[in-house]
Amino acid sequence: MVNLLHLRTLLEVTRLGSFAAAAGRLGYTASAVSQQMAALERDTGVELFHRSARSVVPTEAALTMVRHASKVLTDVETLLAAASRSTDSPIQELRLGIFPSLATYVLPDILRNPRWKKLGIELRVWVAEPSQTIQGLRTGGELDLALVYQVGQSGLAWPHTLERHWIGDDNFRVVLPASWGIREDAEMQASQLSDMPWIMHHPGTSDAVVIERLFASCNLHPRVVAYSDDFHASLEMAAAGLGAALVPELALRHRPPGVVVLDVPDIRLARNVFTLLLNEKRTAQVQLFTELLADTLRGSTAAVLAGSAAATPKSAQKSTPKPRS
Amino acid sequence: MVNLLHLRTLLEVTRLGSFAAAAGRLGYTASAVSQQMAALERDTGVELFHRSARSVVPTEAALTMVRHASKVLTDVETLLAAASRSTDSPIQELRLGIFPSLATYVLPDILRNPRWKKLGIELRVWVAEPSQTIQGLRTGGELDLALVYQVGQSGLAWPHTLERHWIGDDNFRVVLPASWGIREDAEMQASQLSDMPWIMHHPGTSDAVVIERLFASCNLHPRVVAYSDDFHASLEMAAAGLGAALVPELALRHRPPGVVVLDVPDIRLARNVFTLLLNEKRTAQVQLFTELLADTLRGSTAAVLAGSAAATPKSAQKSTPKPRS
DNA sequence: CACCGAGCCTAAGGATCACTGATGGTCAAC
DNA sequence: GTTGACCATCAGTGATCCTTAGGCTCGGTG
Repeated sequence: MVNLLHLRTLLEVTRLGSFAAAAGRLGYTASAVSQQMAALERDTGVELFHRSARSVVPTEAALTMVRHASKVLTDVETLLAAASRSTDSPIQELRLGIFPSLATYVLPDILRNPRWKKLGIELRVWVAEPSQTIQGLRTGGELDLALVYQVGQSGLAWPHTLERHWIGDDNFRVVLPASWGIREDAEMQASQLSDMPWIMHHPGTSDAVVIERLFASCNLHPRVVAYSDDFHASLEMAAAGLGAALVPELALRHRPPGVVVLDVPDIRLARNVFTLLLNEKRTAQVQLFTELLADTLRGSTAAVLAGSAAATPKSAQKSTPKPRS
Repeated sequence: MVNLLHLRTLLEVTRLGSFAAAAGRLGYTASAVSQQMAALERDTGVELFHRSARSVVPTEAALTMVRHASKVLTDVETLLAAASRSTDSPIQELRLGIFPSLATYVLPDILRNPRWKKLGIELRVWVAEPSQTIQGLRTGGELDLALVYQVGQSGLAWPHTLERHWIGDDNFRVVLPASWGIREDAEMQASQLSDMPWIMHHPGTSDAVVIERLFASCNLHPRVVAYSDDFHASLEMAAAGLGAALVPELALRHRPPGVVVLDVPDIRLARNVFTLLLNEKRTAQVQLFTELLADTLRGSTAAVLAGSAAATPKSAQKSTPKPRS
């Protein structure tokens, strides 16, 4: 019998066009995705991909399978929703750890969504940085679910008893003071930003490490005028003309006057947003909540993109695979 | 993520009203079904059954889940069908072993079905008794798929590398010469049949053993006037007034004049019909063929039932669990 | 009432599955 | 030519899933 996980993977692979990218999204290794797709081909007796050394191309059969698969998967979603609704489920308490940008710009939208009210979840929210919320998840901790982000492969580690679900990306954008007179649709090279003053993360934090490495790789050695881990503060300082800053799109939902947002092809970086969940808390309700979250986040970033010169990174950001053992 | 096998099991459990019966149908042990349902409850966070020591009762939530699940499963079927159709699949050769009654009364219906032609399977048929066709399946043998039956838990054994799929039941009926003057709708007890002459299987065959045991359990010690393993012969002899016979419904598709078919509550027995399949041959096409087979068989026996005083055995026939190691 | 059988649950053990991590191959870009 | 992406494959290991065995509860029977 076909495996639903394989179908989900198939969808992601055809969407992103690559095993590796899909693996990143789904929290697998590329090897796992390769094996899953091989298994799916074996189970269905259908050749799904034309493989070459550097890429895979979905066959016609794969595309029709994708159409059906997405239907099957949404049917399963509604199955879960219907079942959890028809049970006289006592309200489930969910203790959620969440990082500031999401709590500010996405969580309110969720709470206003009619789908949210149907879930019957009683929420307890704890806003903090990922490194802290992960602590809260450790066995016997005060949290059930944490929404965290990770920049590149850096830093974060969590017990392997936690389940990881990809929620979305949050791309960094370059923010300049409007007073510098650079147009929003200007084509900038990283090198042109070298002389300018920058507002950076506090050195030593894992995000700072990744960003410094990215800058170094484009030969950009910024002159630092401020250290700030708070994007609102960074934005306001940028608006005041202090310097350039690298700010994720989510934080740009609140965009003060006096800043210019640029897309610099050399500086492409994203925060990978995902959930970490205690295994025993993986109920249908929580699963539906995660879906809702992903949908809402997609909507949020789409709104931001629509508001500026839309920049869609062409290669998927790779995330750390689920650690085992 | 939910498991499709669990959903299929759920359907079977609610249909039959019991873990044990579903297990028989699906080729599992009751324990496996119990664990699957527990897993499904864990995965969905929904209580599916009210359990008592001797029975399970599906909850409201289980019933709504059943509705959705059957939709999901048929969607998966159509997914398989669509995918295997859209591939430029070269005609697959399938070497099928099949026992006489099925080959006579069901296979022709299949070949006439439009669904069959879409499958693109090139069939090679070998008609023989189960014990022989199973031999043909052994590695390197001349068969890919065998349609076999089994009466009770008796006799048959097959390599554990073969996959077993339940297809349907074929109930035995009591056939009497019309010349005995017994009405078709008469209520008979087994004891009333004790004095009559019987046409029986050859002693020593596994079917004969099961039938003798059944007869013994109703204190029926028949006077044997003929030994025959060929139901057509038995039927014709019964029609000629020689004696009573126990004949499966399938063979009654060809019902000679001069016989009366009875439902005797004490004598309830069925041939369990299922497929045995080489693992590496389990393609989507073969899976769809198996579905078609089950549907056609259901149609066949339904037709027979409609033609006589419908006798639906109320408890599911139990079949041997899949032998491992 | 004691016994038995049907049907459920759980624990333990073993086969299989599925993922990671390492290795190797191919191809495109520089 | 070298490097970097990307996919396939393999070995190893932890998780999963099914069978077996045993235990429990309930209804039917001598």
